[in-house]
Amino acid sequence: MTEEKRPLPKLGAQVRGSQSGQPIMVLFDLLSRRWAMGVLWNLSDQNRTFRDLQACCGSASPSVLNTRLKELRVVGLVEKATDGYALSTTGRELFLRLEPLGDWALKWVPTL
Amino acid sequence: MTEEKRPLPKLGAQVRGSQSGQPIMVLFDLLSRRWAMGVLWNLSDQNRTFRDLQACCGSASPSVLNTRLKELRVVGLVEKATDGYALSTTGRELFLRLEPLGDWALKWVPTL
DNA sequence: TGCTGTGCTACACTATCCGTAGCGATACAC
DNA sequence: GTGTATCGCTACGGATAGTGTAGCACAGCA
Repeated sequence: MTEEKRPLPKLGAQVRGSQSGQPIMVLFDLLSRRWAMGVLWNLSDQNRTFRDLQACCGSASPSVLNTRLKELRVVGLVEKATDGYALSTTGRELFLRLEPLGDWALKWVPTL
Repeated sequence: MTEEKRPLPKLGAQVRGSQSGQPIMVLFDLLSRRWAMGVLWNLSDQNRTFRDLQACCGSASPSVLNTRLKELRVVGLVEKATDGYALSTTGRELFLRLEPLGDWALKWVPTL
């Protein structure tokens, strides 16, 4: 059982130091948590089970992955489907804004 | 001194768990560090001094901010200007892909 | 009655981050 | 000079988030 000791994202209010309350900072705070963007990315093309996601996300530890999934479900970006986890409509909208980063990364990474 | 013991994104190699080496995961790893996206965001409209950035980023602690700035400079997204820090050309390109998140966040946050 | 795969929890360890204090350098005033 | 102020930045102790491994409860399926 062990209830949450970590305050699930209270968006709209203060979020881990983003006192400004600026929407973009709220979003950045959520997305900058470990594996958050990776989960969204890996769910974009297909639904995935918990263990499948773990494998996709460089063997992310189950505790963090589960925490992240809870958070993403709370804010309505991810939801449970019969065949695992899936992006919600809102999550899919967000992914569309995230997608361009993929193409950019392809060109950028080799320059490092 | 506390030199950088943190393995800066090594492309094609391993990046804080992003063993896949997929460019997008390398980018996600970099951006998901605390204040990384916030710094890029706040430098987009104007150059800013160290303390100015601190104020913009919800009073981020100087240690983390400095670490982040070092990392962002190493990967060529941020550079020093006479009047503080600035986005590089590459950083500006990345920001263009980040910008759509701002508009989306404006619509999304109120729904929470 | 096993055997296997699943979602998920437990827990000790470690990396990362925060908060505060403060140093050395530069700049202007006195 | 001496004081004051701001700057970029470092030090360091404590807090928090994430890692890695083990394992439980449950659902098929044989």
